[in-house]
Amino acid sequence: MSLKHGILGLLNYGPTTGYDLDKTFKGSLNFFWQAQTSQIYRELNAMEKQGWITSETVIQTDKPNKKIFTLTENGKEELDRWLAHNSIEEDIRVRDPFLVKLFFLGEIDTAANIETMKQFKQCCEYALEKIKETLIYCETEAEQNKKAFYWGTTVSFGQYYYEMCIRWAEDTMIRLEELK
Amino acid sequence: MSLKHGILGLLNYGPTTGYDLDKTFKGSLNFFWQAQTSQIYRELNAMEKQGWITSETVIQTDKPNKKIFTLTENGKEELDRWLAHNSIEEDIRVRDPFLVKLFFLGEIDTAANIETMKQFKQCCEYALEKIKETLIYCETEAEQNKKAFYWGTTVSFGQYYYEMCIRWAEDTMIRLEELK
DNA sequence: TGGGTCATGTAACCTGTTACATGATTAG
DNA sequence: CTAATCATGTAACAGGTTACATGACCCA
Repeated sequence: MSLKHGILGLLNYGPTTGYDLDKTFKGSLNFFWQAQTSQIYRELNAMEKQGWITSETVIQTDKPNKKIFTLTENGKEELDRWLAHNSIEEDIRVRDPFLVKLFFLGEIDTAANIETMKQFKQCCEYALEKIKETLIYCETEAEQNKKAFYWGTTVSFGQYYYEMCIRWAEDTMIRLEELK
Repeated sequence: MSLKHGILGLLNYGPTTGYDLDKTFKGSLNFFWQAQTSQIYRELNAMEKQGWITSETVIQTDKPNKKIFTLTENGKEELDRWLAHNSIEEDIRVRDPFLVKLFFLGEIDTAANIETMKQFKQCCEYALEKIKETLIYCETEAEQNKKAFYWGTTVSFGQYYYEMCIRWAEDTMIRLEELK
């Protein structure tokens, strides 16, 4: 279970609304964990029932009312418990729909598959560009902020990942050409 | 949606039982897509209702009866449709619980985190060993069997992936040491 | 006699996805 | 006048996880 803990982690940086949490999520954790807005609201309700967070409604006249969520002591304990308990064997896994399809692509035309690999490579190149921008931000922040150092390690993983994908795609395309 | 299509792909190699399908799955697709036995049986029922597969019960006296599933024409069409439709933008994504946790590890002790990275690296080294064995199998098969060539590309992805993870873990550990 | 293989699942629950709904304010 | 932003969700469905159940046969 990860989304609840991701939310706990973000709320630990300070109280916010579901709306802002969703935006923060989409700009950070979203690179390696995806969640719909509706799911975030649902999890927030569940977490409040569990006593990990509390909410306070702020009435606004010019804008819709908002609900500010705050981490409770229970919630902070749960976050710490999760962080301290290292469960690498459970957490390490690849779950990649592209590879599922690739596994079966022997059924169709090699030329079409070379085209698919080319597109895959382009997507990775695009993702890499975006990641490099984020890395620059993390590196400047990391000088003052220890948290940002750790954010940076995940972003750096993204960089290594997409660079690896690009190399793999190139090598695989060469081998596909030989197959033709 | 991927599990149904994964099952279609495997059934395309020939009729089998849920039991054998589960074993084949765990020995192949499981590297990049996980599924519980119970989920496979459930999907098989759903797929039969959809008309993608048919089943035939074989009565056995020494062993429990078994149900053999066969791909229908509809099922084969659905498989081909899925393979031909390349949807890289949807299929490309990272979903990694380890990175979610790492993102927040600034909250706890650096020394403990170096230990976590070391364990991560060891897990990757172990995974890499297993993958190299599989690669050898795929490479010898690929000479006769075009399918095996594509199986090999996914396994080779695994090799590149874990080698990258090991390099990243090493580099990250060095930077964590500097942080201490 | 205890554990592994063969072979099937069900039930309950949790998590993820898709589609839809509301409604005011503000910037182009 | 239109689109975006702010801010909340609900409902229904699909997919994933965990726990449990059955029972015979075979091998050590």
